[in-house]
Amino acid sequence: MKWSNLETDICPIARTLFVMGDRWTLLIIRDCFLGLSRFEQFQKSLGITRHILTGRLKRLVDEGILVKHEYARGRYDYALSETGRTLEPVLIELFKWGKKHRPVRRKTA
Amino acid sequence: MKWSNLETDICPIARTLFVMGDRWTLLIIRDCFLGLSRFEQFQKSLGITRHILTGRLKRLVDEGILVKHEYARGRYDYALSETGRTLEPVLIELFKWGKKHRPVRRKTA
DNA sequence: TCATTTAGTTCTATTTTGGAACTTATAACG
DNA sequence: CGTTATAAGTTCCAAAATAGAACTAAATGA
Repeated sequence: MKWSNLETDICPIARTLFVMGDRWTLLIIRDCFLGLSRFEQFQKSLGITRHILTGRLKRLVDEGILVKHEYARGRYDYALSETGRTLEPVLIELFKWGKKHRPVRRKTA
Repeated sequence: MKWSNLETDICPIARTLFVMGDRWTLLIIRDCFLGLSRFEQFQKSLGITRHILTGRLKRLVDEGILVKHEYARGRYDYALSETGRTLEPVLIELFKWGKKHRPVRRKTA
């Protein structure tokens, strides 16, 4: 099966994951909640490859989760849309689960 | 940056996504909540490639989210562990978001 | 004995991601 | 002005992950 078939799946969880169930997307959204907004900020924060970041941001805008805004001549930044902000409970549950069940570990040498 | 570095990230969301932030893993967990337990069931339900499924199940067991159980001679099935069941709120929020913001669409021809 | 069921492997092709250098446009410096 | 710095992407190649289909192995049942 192809991932893209999830878009029209009967299960709402599948449809949600079609949009953000890949590597990085949810972390970009997290960074938006933390106040990051610019390409360079996301890139430094996540260490994500630049052209992958480009693709993710484009998709999040297409899906109506982020809005792109020209903050200076030819410079664009990104912010959560109203729809995007409704993802807060999802992130909160991911946070709570991680905090409780994946305690911080020292990097083993 | 590599995905595997998320394991020791300071952010609990990142640590959670290290385990289930890839394609398929959260859908396998969803299927477990729906009562599926066998390899063939997951495979048919998701249409996922068999050896990818093998890897995901192995990892979920290693991470303590699923438990593997011999239900017949040489036949194993999988069930949510106690830790795995604590993922319910995460799935509920993904469900609610999808239901509200990704309404069902007819497959466009 | 022989077909069936089921969990899991193996193999190749395609897609996705990682890493690093390069481009374009504007702003800032002197 | 001419140069340097910033910032948002692009482009290119290598490495890793995923898709698809065929194959194994072990137990079951007719």
